[in-house]
This record gives sequence, C-alpha cells and structure tokens, in this order.
Amino acid sequence: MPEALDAVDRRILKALQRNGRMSNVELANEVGLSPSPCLRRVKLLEDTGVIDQYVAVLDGSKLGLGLTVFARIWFKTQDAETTNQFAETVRKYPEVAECYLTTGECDAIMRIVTTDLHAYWRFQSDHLMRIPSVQSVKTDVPMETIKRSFELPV
Amino acid sequence: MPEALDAVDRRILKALQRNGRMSNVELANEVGLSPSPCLRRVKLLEDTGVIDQYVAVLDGSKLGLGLTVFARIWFKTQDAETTNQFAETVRKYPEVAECYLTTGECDAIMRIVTTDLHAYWRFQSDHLMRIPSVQSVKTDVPMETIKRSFELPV
DNA sequence: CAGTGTTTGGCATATCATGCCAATTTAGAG
DNA sequence: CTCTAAATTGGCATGATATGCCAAACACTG
Repeated sequence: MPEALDAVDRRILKALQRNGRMSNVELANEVGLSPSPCLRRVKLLEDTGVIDQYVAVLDGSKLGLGLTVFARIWFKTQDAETTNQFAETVRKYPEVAECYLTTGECDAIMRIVTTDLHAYWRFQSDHLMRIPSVQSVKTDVPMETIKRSFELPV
Repeated sequence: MPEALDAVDRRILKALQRNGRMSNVELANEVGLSPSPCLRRVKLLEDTGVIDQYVAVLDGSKLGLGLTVFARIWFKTQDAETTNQFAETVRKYPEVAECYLTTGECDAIMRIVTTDLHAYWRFQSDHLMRIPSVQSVKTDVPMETIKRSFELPV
C-alpha cells in the first residue's frame, strides 16, 4: 500500500465527499495548497483507488422513487451454486441498489428502491420470491430518516 | 412539480450518476446536445433538487474502514421523546452512515462503518447499547458484496 | 552540512464554463 | 393546414479552470 494519507489528503477527501464537483482552485484554497500540487494529490488519490468514483446523488422522491426498503433473505440451501444463481439474478434488477451475503441470522441483505409499497410488494412477489434459491423474505420499511450520509469519517 | 423529465434529462441523470465529474462538453456529446442547452438542463435539475448533490465515493477498505454492518434496534418505549433522544445521539456518531426509524419488526435500522468487527463491537457496547432508549440490537454482517450501487433507475 | 529525493508554486497553454443572442423547433389556436 | 407565440437550441465571445512542465523550497540521510 503506497498510501500514507496526511492531514492535507484527509481535508481533500473530506471536501470532495461533501462536494464532488468542487473546482480544483476552490479545493486548493480550502485545503491550503496552490492548485497545482492539490490537483496532483487528487489524481493520486484517484489512481490508487482511495477515491473510487464521483457520482451525482438524486432525490428519489422527485423521480417517483420515494420508497427505500431493507429486505433480509433466507436461502433454501447455502451452497455455492445457489448463491451464484441468486447473485446473478439480483444484479440484473435495477430496483436492488445494494445486496450483501451475510453470516448470522439471515443469508442476504438488500436495499431496494421503488415507487411505493405497492410497487415493492409486486417486486417481492413477482421477482424476489420467484428466485429458486430464496426461501423467505422479511422486510423492514423506513418511515423516517434520522441520518443519511455517504461520507466516510476520514 | 414543474419537472417533466424527457428522454434527454434521463440520459443526463444516468450519465451524472455514473460520473458526477464529467465535463459539460463530454456530457453534451453523450446525450446528443450542444454544451449550451446541456448545461442549462443540468442547472435546472440542480435548482429543482432532482440532483441533490455531487459526492466523491471513497473506498473504505483503503482507509481502514473496511467493515459495514447493518444493525436493527429495538426501543424500550416508542414515545416521541425516546425517539428524539435516540435521533440526536445517533446523528453525532460518524460511524453511523445511515439510520432510519421503521415500522414492523424492529424500531430502527442503521448502517454502520468501522475498521473491523472488534471496532464494531466496541461501538455497539460502549455507545449504542448505552443510549437509554435502546433495549436491544441485532447485527447482520455482510461477508460479500453482490451489488453496490448508488444509482437510481431513471 | 552536503547531497538526494520529494513536494511545492508559478507559469503557459489548451480546455471548459457561462451568459447572450439569433435561429430553429415545438405547441396551440384559428 | 397555416400562422403565431413560446420554448428550446446552437454558436460565439469572454472569463475561469485544468493540465503539464520546470525551477525553487523542503525534508531526510549519511
């Protein structure tokens, strides 16, 4: 690992997590460098993969995608084939924003984005429950957002 | 709602969700417009709040923050005061990336980012379980990522 | 304190954002 | 189908920004 982040790097990361489209000149001012070395540091952070990507965060409620739900999945069996088939299928659904295999109580967790509860129910019964490896699903529906951040505490 | 998104707007949103730092010239080419009206559309999408913000997405594993866990919380009581106190406290912890109040089986769901299981355990016992309103916590630990996207299917 | 390697700041140039205006396209009414 | 008005587009001029290069400052080692 060639990275040893110093205080300036951390300030850069902090700033770009808050505003990924900030101009390099503005960023340089904020972290106390001139534009030239600032840009070089940013490029290095990108090249080493510390900065993975830049994204625009959309407001789902303004796009008819106001409902986020968390679903826990239980498999019928936990063999590799079952798991692979599940993964392949899940990756195709745009409704599934995130999906992880877990150890412990359940076998997988997903975050799913849909229009409303009705649309979610349709997705669950028409698609999720029809994946052969899926035995059962339990859903938790967020009613209110207390905190929502994509930032890592660097 | 003054927004009626057409096909070009959707292409803009799709592109900026994949690369939020794309230059306007490049974006214009990709969506089949000249830079001038393209920029105007982007600005409108920002002003109306469809585009909420631009962020840099970091790789937690390269920053010593490799573990993401999901925790379900049960409260002792569900009155407004309990809830508010919980919310206030949770918002202060940088480890807590997301937190929602839920209806159904549990009372709240959180996504928590830490260094490793040991650090999580410390956070749970030293902080989470000491919030007076919290009765119990169940944790699901992702072992493998099947899908991870911040994109909305526009 | 000299030498070496790293990081910085400034500068020149190419690319880009931005605001304005004329031209084109679209939508609606007669 | 035609005319008109409104909305949207493309091109252009200007100011700001990114980018690569070089010399100077700095940090570390022997």
